[in-house]
Amino acid sequence: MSTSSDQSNSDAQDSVPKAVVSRLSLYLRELQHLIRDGRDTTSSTQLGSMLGLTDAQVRKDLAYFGQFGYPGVGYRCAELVSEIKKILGTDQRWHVLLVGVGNLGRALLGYKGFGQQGFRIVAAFDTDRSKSGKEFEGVRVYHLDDLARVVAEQNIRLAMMAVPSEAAQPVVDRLVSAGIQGIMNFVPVTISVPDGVRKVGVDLAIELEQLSYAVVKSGEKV
Amino acid sequence: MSTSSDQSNSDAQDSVPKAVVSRLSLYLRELQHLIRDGRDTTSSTQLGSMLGLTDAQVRKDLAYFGQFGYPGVGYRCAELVSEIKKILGTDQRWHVLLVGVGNLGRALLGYKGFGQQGFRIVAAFDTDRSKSGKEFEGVRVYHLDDLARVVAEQNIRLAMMAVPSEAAQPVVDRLVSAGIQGIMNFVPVTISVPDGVRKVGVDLAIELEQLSYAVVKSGEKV
DNA sequence: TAGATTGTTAATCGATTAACAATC
DNA sequence: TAGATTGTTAATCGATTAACAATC
Repeated sequence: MSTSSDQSNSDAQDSVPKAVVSRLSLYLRELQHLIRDGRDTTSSTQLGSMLGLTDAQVRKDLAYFGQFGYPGVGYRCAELVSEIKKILGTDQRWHVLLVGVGNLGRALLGYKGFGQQGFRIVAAFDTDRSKSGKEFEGVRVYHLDDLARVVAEQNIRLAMMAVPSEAAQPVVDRLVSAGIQGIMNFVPVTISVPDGVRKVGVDLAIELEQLSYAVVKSGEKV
Repeated sequence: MSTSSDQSNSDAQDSVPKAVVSRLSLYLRELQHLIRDGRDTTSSTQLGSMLGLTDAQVRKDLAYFGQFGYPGVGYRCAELVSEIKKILGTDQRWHVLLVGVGNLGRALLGYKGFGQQGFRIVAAFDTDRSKSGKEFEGVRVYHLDDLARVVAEQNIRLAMMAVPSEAAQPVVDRLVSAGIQGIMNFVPVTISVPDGVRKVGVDLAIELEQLSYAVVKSGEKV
């Protein structure tokens, strides 16, 4: 479900299932916790049990990308962290922009977790001219009309979008033509992007709905 | 024609795949857009193409829960919306609390999308006593020590958590013993909950990592 | 060496797609 | 009736788990 027009072959030789990549991020997170706790090595069994997965699945997932473990020993945490970062592309630093400096947008600007994983929000955009030139959380706000210029100047490849629903698709079109390669969409709307541009959607209400379903269902069972 | 509990196994817990339930939320979202656009009916083909899914998958997904369509006609949008809401449990209103009135927490308090889907944040909690008694976005902030009392008084079943990493598991334990049945976790940490309590995790940095992976990979392919 | 744990192949399980009779 | 579209069964495809030789 990563691209809009999946009927063609935009993800052509995907070969790595999407679920595997998202578990990779979870492994990374747990490994970083293990390192913080002073652990040098771990095993597929340990990693799996931290996340509720089988050991076989952990090994199989990693095997998509190479051989990172040592038979009889396990995985060296620091080494595996750096391998996973290489795979995810977070061994490099990414410049990210934000469109929509509202409620949610400002929270994203202040969110510490991005920087820790290699993402830096370097510019924000809004159509409200009264915000232009201001800074929030140390990030300069530009008018949306300056998008293409700033993207080029600051070498920005990823965008986060937190705008009103009606604005979503028009903003996406502008992001795409400014050369943005990936969009993280917080607007509860299905956006469409051309082949070659990636998107990820985060719909907070949908997550709550999933929770509601799970709670109701587990209630019925009793 | 459609309804409820026929045989012993009808909408029993023949474990509907998680992926199906999350697509259900997407169908709901698209249906609500269609209704806003004045459409009365739709089809599995239309719904599918809006989301990049096959028509067969749409029909199969819905078939887990009943017969909601009309051969030769399609689905009546309003009717299907109400059926899906019933399934997800959002035909009723849910009282939700928030723990952690920081950056992200305050944005969640102000997020309009929850209310539109039947969720109402009725109380917020923090350990910072200087916040106690204040209101943010019209929501009263309590000290965490008042958790159990307020949960009981206001009949709260769901919680959102946006606290520092170290606080996450202790807060979870308090939520559980206060009787909370589902937790939406914004802290980038794996929390553990007892059987009978549900959780959903939203890790913003992980979503960006998925995007980064997709962008890097599609770059390599060319 | 004995014990631990990997990477990988084969077996199992589950989810998606295709096809079509039934229906409006 | 002819055309459209459902619900569902069967066929295909993909992902997870089990098992084990290879390795340290």
